[in-house]
Amino acid sequence: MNAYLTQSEENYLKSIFNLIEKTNHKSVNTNLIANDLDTKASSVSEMIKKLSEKDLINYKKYKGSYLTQKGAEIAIQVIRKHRLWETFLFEKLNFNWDEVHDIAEQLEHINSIKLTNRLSEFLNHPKFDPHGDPIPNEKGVFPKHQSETILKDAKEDQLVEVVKIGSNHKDLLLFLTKNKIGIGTKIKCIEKYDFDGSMLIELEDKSTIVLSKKVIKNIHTKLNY
Amino acid sequence: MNAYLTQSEENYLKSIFNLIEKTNHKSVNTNLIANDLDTKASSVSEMIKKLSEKDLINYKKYKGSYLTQKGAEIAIQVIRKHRLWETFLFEKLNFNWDEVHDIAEQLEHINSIKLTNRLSEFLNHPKFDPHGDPIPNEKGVFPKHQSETILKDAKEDQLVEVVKIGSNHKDLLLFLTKNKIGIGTKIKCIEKYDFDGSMLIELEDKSTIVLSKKVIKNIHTKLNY
DNA sequence: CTTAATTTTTAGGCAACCCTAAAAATAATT
DNA sequence: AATTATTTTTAGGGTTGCCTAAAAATTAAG
Repeated sequence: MNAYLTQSEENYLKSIFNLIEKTNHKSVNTNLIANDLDTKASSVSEMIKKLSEKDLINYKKYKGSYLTQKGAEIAIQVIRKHRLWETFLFEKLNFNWDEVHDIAEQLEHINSIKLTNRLSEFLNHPKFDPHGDPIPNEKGVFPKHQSETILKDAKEDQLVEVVKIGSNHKDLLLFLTKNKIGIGTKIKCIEKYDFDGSMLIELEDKSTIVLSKKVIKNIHTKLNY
Repeated sequence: MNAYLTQSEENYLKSIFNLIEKTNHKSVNTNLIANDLDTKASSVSEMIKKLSEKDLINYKKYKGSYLTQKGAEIAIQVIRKHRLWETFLFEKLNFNWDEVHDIAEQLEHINSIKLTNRLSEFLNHPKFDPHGDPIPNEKGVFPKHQSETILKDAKEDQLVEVVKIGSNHKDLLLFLTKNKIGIGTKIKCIEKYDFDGSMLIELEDKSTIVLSKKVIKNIHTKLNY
């Protein structure tokens, strides 16, 4: 009944879903999507029209777009696949967590519900991917977020555990990897420098390092009580 | 240096490789490829021209085509990926061997040499896929075939072990599965019926069944000494 | 060896996606 | 409110990969 979408169409739905979640607006404008998908506004306009004819997004000319129920369901399943594959690559094939994204971008378009479910089972139905992002289940339901703060908000002497990195920038991920900071890493906030917003932290091996404001804003943590 | 090929281009290379192997000719003609890829001769003509401009196949008008060194290397890597994924699906995700082909048709186009090698490692560098087909290594070298005959040539009272099924027809694979015949199954030839070429066989559980000529021609076996 | 049948190629079109450039709508400024 | 700036859409093209129908080459048959 529901013909498969092209990879391009899936990418548009995923992008809109993510942008809406990230911006907390109820619709996204054309330029944002174009920027996110590294394409031109005119191409987005075209695709938007097509997807709205397929009833996957709601859109009024010049007014931005948001997903319909149907569109959201598809986007969520693509995200599910993406995060399951990332988990597979990380846990079973020993990829670093900064390498998994690009490969998962390809794998997320493989069409087979059975495969997706078997993969999830094989991984023991993981709830969060290597970046700490929640993995929706077969019905599209996301797991409850762990109560979470960003490192920047930690107080001096507080001990936290990294649960997620709020950015996919290669350079940041590489920087963190080099400094042995990843999901599960326990970090102690030693001192905060107000003049530039940076922070001195200590790791489990007692090594210390200063992280810039930009970095500590992207390190999501949970309290370690 | 070497831009990635489209899925379509990869499929053409793979098809030509397989057809040449299967027919034992040194070139394939256009119609055969069209039939194999379920497309039209005109489309094949077009693609053939493009691939020969890229130096991936050799072809003279009206004279059929065969792969260049470069083309064969690519085809072999696609086949490698296909068979590794089939093995993964079968061994790790518990798919039946008649279900793995279609999903592997998608997975074989994922581009990441590192992924392919990690997958091979994860599977302990398997030499044969669930259908018994050989899996080439990273350098494109196929493992030595096990010395192999077809069940049809078995003599009465002879015990053989299935190493491969020579066809991908869903119906045949389903039939075999239902009758508990797969790679590794041990089969004893009880009696051969010359009038229609069929054969009475016995399985390890002592159950017997008559297999038609068509079936026993597609069951590849090795002697079980 | 010449006509008929088959195979292969070319010609002309179509759909998906992308692009640049120009036009139209909306938003921001003076 | 009127003009400028920005955003979004349309118009017109390009590429890939497929198709049908017709033409050309090859092969088979009388």
